[in-house]
Amino acid sequence: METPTLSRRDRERLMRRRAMLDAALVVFAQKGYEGATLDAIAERAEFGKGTIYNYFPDGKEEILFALFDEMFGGIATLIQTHFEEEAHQSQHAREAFRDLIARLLNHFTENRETFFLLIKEAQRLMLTQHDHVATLHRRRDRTIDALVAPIEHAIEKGELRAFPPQVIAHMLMGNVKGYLMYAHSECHPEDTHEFASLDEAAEFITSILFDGLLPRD
Amino acid sequence: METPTLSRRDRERLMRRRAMLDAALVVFAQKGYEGATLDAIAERAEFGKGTIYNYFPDGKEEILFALFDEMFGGIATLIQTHFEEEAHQSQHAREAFRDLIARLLNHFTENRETFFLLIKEAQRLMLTQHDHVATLHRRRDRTIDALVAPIEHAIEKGELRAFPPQVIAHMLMGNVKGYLMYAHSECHPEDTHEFASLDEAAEFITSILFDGLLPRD
DNA sequence: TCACTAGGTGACTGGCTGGTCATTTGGCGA
DNA sequence: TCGCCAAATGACCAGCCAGTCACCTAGTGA
Repeated sequence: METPTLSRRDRERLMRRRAMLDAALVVFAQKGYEGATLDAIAERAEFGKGTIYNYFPDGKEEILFALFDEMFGGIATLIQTHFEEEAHQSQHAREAFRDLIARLLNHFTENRETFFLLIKEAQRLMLTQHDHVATLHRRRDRTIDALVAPIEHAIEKGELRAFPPQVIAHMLMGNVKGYLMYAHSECHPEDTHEFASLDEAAEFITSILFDGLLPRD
Repeated sequence: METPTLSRRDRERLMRRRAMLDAALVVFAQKGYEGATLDAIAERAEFGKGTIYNYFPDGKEEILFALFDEMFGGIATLIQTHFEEEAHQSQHAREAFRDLIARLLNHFTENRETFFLLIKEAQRLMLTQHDHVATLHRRRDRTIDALVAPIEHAIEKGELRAFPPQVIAHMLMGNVKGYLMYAHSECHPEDTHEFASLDEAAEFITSILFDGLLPRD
């Protein structure tokens, strides 16, 4: 994973690109894609606007898709590494997925901007006719695909009911996103129920998803 | 529910307002709020742009919030009337909610634009700091509130596990939205599993939500 | 020290769009 | 038929912003 043979030039180039992407993520997450201005991104990254075009010749949209790439890549990696860990290979599916859900909640809590980008922009774009929607779907499907194998495995072991794995994967991710959406409605905290910790929240989501809402006798 | 004492003038006024809202809904759903132009809305509604300001003095945003009003109102009404019907009062919770889910799927399928507006814009706005976010939350909570009473009732009858009703309500709506999002990913139909009918899809969602993913012995 | 160049910069531009308002239209009462 | 007024209209304006490019800077090698 190291990048040993990289000239100072190239390293600096990468650093600058990084800085631009970091700045853009924050601005996009705050203002949304349309509401974000390149001037704001440039200012936050401490570059002139023109410089950004040296790194992202196609401008605003290229930056957005670079961020999507990183975002979905990050999620897919998180899922893959989770299931590669031996601990979770011997676990019962319910526990393995509960731990995964906890990790995902953690990931999105620590990377709040990533979560906002996912909800506000990726979601919106995927329901829009747009040249790059197909690309976007492919990126997202990497995260779904990372889930399918473990789900299939669990079904074979008889630890999961035999629904289409794709669909289960979507439901799982959907419920994590849904829970976080709910947790962010803290604008009017009177009504909202809050969990003490992310682990507790993960156990709750898992319980709904795996045990179901019906009382088990 | 009739409007008997309304002058022709007033009736025409309402008709025009309606036409504008209908046009705006389609344009917003297609292009998104930022991408939609008043010119496009005006053209679709077959009015001059200036005329729109006679009906919505505060312009674009007022139109958007009027649409949100109708949207959440419609969903809340659907839920309320569903549980007011005698048939569902005697049913077991699982069946009553399955039928509700089927109705919701139907509603969003028949009003595809409403669904897009909900996903693309309401979702986005609710995660944004904005003067009217509180208003928006209140509107959405009408739909949640309509669910809370039946859920509490079901819990009392021992037909549902005793989770916080608010949270269950959110999960339920979230799963309906999530399923529809998934069903709309039909861009690349190779992978996606499709249900033969909305009723079947409703039964599937219900089964996940109520019975859980674990095999029941 | 100087010439060269890679690349950073931000003033500028062209296109777009929300909102305005002077003008037109048409319905209605006299 | 005429005059009046409420309401419709769309040309116009002002502000905004993505993207450009002529200029500048600082690092380098001779």
